[in-house]
Order: sequence, then structure tokens, then C-alpha cells
Amino acid sequence: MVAKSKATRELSRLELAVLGLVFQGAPCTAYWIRRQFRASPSSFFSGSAGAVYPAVRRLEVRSLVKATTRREGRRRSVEYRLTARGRRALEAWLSPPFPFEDVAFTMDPIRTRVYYLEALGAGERRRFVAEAVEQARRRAAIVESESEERRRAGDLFGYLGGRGVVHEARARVRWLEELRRVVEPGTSGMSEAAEQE
Amino acid sequence: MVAKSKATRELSRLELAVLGLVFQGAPCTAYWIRRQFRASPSSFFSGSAGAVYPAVRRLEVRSLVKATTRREGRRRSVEYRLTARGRRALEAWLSPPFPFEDVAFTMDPIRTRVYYLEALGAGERRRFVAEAVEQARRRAAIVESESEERRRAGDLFGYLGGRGVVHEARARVRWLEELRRVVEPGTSGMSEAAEQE
DNA sequence: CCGCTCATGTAACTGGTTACATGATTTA
DNA sequence: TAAATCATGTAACCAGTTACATGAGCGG
Repeated sequence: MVAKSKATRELSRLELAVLGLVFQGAPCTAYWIRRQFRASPSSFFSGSAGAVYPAVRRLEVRSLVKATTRREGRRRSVEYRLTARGRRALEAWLSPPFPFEDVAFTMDPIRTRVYYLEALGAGERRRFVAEAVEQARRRAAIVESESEERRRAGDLFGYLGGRGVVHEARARVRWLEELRRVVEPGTSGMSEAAEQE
Repeated sequence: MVAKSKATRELSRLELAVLGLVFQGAPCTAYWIRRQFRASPSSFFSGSAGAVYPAVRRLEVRSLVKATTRREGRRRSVEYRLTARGRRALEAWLSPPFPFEDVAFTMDPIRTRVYYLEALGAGERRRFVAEAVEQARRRAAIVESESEERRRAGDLFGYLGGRGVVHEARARVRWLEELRRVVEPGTSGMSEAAEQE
């Protein structure tokens, strides 16, 4: 009976994203990975050194990536590439069916506020929605130009992912416009909003 | 000069959500708050005891909520309500302008995968998208009925927040359908997708 | 020579997570 | 009477965060 070392726990979202980035950028340094996170205006992660360096290490001890140290003059850097196991782990992550919590994941800090809008008076509610629509529109414009940029750069899947961000940003705008119609004077509430899509 | 005690750090998202819930449910117990989180299929938080009890405590030491212990027979419970300061903190949180990171927040574990779809062959990509569309549709159906339920229950802002979840879920479906058109055989990629809204 | 970028890392902290522990009350 | 629910909490853990520290190489 071969020992089953450590009961391999699931990879964190950061570790999985790093795995994907190593696949894309190989051979690449942890520093390069950090920059990818920091460059994206829609990344969940900050790309902080304190997260990325330990994460690639964890992937290494699981032998999902392998490191090769390089020296140019007196400057050193550690380059990573996927191992065969790493490649398989990446494919497994990308293969359906997807865990329910990944499909159900949702978080919008503005929406969180809406649940408690009761705490505001009618005028303040209107200001809330007006500003939220405004800020959501600006955000949508930003992510649209960002995904367009990726398209122009020939980065197909970067573009397609970016399109997801665009759809989401526009959905937020539409939702807030719907909300505005409810919150505006002369409307009663529950009846008119929904359902023409 | 009056001492400025501790340099009041910002409230966490959980603490803010708890503050809102105490406003809604007052007088309410920490246990009731936990149930609100656990009942919602779209809450970011699990409502775990290890998070909620310490969170309400932190709000208490900041005197944003106040606790009153109650005894019925030999059963005790701690009831919370907002203080005036708590009420003001809630209103401040609900008042625009909203911090950029709250407007820009976005995270979709399926979308994260799409960025690395390059790692799959054409057939596997189609399976990816087909399954993702399917799961996203089921999710949309669930959150739709959930928000409808709130509407029927007369919970206006619960309904309106739920509508946000619906818009988001539908946006994911539409995005994945767009993605499918790109990934399907006979299409070249970057050209056809976007822009009719 | 100053400051920026490349490059690697650590340390202290934080705010979540799961799992556990306890006990009263209610319901099947 | 067994199990679910109400109700409180703690402990161990974990994976992020910011901030700091170090140093090579390069452009102005």
C-alpha cells in the first residue's frame, strides 16, 4: 500500500489562477505573475507579494509547477513552468461539471447596500440610486475599453473573459435603472419593475 | 485636545452587513443574524458562528450596537439594536459617493477559468461552454424564483436586491451564449461576438 | 546619484473558515 | 426519548492583506 501523503486539500482560487498564469506565461517569474494580477482592473486578487510568492511555493511542493533558477550576471530569478501533473490539474479545474459554489458565487457591495435602503428617506434613496447608476456606467465604460484593448492585442481568451466583465457591468447598470424606476416618485413599488428582459 | 482612541479602522463588509441586519431585525439575536446569512442563496458570507459572534462583539465595543440580555425561564439570549452612532454609521455607508473598490468589485469563478481556456482542445472547450451555459441557466432560474418569493412576501428591498442577482445571473447566461458562438466550429474568433447588447 | 523597475522574500495582522462544545426547548 | 432547533460561544486554522527589507540594473 503506497502512502497517500497529506490528504491533498483543494487548491485555493488564487493557487488555481496562478496555475493558469504559469501555463500562459511559462517560463515566468513570480514577479511577472504579480504584475498580471495588478494590471487587471477586474482581478479579485491584489497580486501582493505576500500572497503570490507563498502560492507558487505551495504549487511547487505539490509538484504542479517546477522552478529553475537563472542567473544573469549577479542577478537571479526563479522561472516556473507547469509539470505534467500541473497540466492535468489545470485541465481538471477547467472540466465540467463545475462545483455549485463556483456557479453560485456572487458579490456586489452596492447590492449589499440595497437590502438596507429602508434606512434612508425617499430623497436620500433617489440620490443613492442616481449616484450608483452614474458610477456603474463609468465602470462599464472602463471595462468595455479594456476588453476592446485585449481584442486588438489579439488576446482571444482575455477578450472573452473581459466580455464577461462587460456583461456583468452592464447588467448592474440595467438593474440600477430598474431600481430607479421603483424609487422615483409616483411609483408604488412591487408591481411595475420586472420581466421584459 | 481630546484623545482619538485607536484610529477607528474601517468596518469590514461582514460588519456592515451585520449592522444592516441589526437595523432590520432589531431587537435580534446573533443567532437570527446567522440565519439570515444562511438562508440567502446569494450571500457572500456563510453566517458561521465563528464570524458572526465576534463581528457583533466588535460592533458592540465600538458602540454601534447595544446588547440587552434577556432571560426566559433558564434560557438566555442577547438582543441587539442599533445605537444612534450605529444608525449614523449605517447611513454613512449607504450614502454616495461609493468607494471605487465597491463599484469595481467583481468575481466569477467560471469567468476566471475562461481566461485559461487555451489549455483545452476545441472539443473540450465546447463541452466547457455547453455545461457552463446549462449550469448558469439553472442558477438564474433559482435566483429568479427566490426574488419572486420575496416580492410575494412584501419584502420590497429584499426583492430589489434579489433583482440585482437575477440581472447578474442572466448576464452570465448571455455572456456564455456569446462565448459559445465564438467557440463553436465555423467561427473565427474575435470578429463576430460583441455589441448589439 | 536619484529614483524607477525587476526581483525575491518575510512578518505582523486580519477576518474569515470549519469544527467543536454546551445547554435549553420544541417537535416528531 | 431522540432529534431538530434555538442560542451561545471558543479554538485551530488558513489564505489573504499591508508594510517592510534587500538588492541588482537601468535611465535621466
